[in-house]
Amino acid sequence: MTSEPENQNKSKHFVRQIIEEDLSKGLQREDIRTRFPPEPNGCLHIGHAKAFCLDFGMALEYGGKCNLRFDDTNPTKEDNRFVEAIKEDIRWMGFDWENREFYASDYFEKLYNYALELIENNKAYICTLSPEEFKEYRGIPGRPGKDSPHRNRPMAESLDIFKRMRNGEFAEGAYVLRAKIDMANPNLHLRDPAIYRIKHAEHIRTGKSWCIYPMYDFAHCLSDAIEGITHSLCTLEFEVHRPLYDWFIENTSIIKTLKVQPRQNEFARLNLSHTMMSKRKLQQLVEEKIVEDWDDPRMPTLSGMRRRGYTPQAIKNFCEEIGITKFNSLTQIALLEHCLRADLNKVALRRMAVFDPLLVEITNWEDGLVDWLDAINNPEDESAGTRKVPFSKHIYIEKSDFMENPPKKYFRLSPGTEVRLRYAYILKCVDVVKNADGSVEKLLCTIDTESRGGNAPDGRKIKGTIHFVSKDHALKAKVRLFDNLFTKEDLSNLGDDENFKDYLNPNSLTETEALLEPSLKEAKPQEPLQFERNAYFTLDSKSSDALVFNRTVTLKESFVK
RNA sequence: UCCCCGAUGGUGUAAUGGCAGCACAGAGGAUUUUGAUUCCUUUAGUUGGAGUUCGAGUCUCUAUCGGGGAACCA
Repeated sequence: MTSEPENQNKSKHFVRQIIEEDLSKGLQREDIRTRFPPEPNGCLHIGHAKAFCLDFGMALEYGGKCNLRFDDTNPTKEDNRFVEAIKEDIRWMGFDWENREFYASDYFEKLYNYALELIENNKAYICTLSPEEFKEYRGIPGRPGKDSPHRNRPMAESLDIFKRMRNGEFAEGAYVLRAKIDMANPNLHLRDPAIYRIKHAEHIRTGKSWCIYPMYDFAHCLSDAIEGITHSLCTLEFEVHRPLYDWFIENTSIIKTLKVQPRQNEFARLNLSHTMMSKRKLQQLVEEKIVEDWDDPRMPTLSGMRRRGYTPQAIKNFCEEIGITKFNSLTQIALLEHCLRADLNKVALRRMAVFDPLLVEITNWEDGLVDWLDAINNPEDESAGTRKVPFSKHIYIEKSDFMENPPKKYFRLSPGTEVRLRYAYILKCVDVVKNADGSVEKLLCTIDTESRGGNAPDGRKIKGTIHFVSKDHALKAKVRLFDNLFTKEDLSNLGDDENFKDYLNPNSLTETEALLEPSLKEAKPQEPLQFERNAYFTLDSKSSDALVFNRTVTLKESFVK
């Protein structure tokens, strides 16, 4: 698992350093335990992929295990639909949590008992301050808060009320359980935070059996401790919560059961140019039907990227490439696209397609004669094999592959010049047939009958190679071309009131038709394809139409100038 | 306002106190039955100031800039 040569080109980010330091201090590899803790309130996106590639990746790399734990402590926000979607996305990315599928709600009883313990030890109390009073008593940064009038409520009384809270005797908001820490602490999170609130809501797993629910700060660290997590990795905004994370573990009896005390470490979340990762805003795009659904191929969600044709390997490579740091940055989408192209280039099947057809008649080819030629499926991978491609008297080529008056360095077809039809014959343009308006109707060409396969018998060099589709065999398909969802590069700084939709790219989705070689009838959804000289595509997995292809990413084309 | 965290080419990152390296993007070139790929070359960097040290991107102080923090959300 930890082959040295593989580790050499991986950056030694601070999480690796922490783990290696722990290892050197005596932590056993098999005791390393991480967790990925999504809240099932939305679909996973590329930013989550960064997080769970790290969670699962570190465990795998150092010989530990990673748990999947749904952080389902707020019943009003969560939905089972997302539990399934999240599992599917992680599985698709190739990670396996084996039988370690956990839920924070699995621990409700245990957590309740730890809360009782805190009350009994005079480290928690029942408070009846309203949310407004609560806020007022907490104070503001720079000014200490003041003690709640209930801070010294007798332990027995708090205990009694808490038990009755659980029994459902009170309305929502009537009481709250607070940890007794320090109302003067400069870190506001330590000013007696709420740890249990009443919510008469149905929970996705526990149904109606609970009406009090633990808060994140209380539930998360103890859940980690219960599961034997050693490295609890989360994003930077939880940095100020870390003292609380330690406080609950160190002030409950769970500390005595631990072989290794869990530690929280924070890293920067992903910001990607020309896209946006806010769950709330993505949800807005779905609700307002600006996109089809969460898995719209333009979405930065994993399901969207999957449908668009991204490969899990490309996403994993990207996550390794961007590294892990403790400072915010804005990663260019070009890096993600590079990782995609690099992977696709290795695996995509090459296929011929014409988007903007120009008819070519081969004057020295017999009418009705069809030659089935061998075509290589992937020059980067011999094991991908070959296929047969038909050639006949009438073919289509790309309009841009012909120029009547070519510039200097143009090496495709023009009157009187030769070009190679890929896998087929050397083609020479002898005449141009025009429409009444002067536009080109079709080309009359001849082929070198001795050049089957593309090589000239006399060894003459043919610089240009173009692709083609046989007219009688061509398949018609709809192709959807994608661009960035947003035109603005940096949407991460957008405030809530600023309207991110102002930056929606009107050209993020365009549709066109293409003529394809017949073998594409057998294309499978999500199978990476390269339509030569154009881009990478996949057959859409959701469209009911016969053939709809999504463009994954464009090729780099240096002949644009 | 107070507390916490951070700052390395255009971008993303690396460097037990010891030659600032890698990748993306850009530029140039070679090979090519995809103007792709591949290969080679190249442009460009330690936020400012002070200090410790034989030696500082790294340690200290300070300034500046950026991020986070005042849900009964996670």
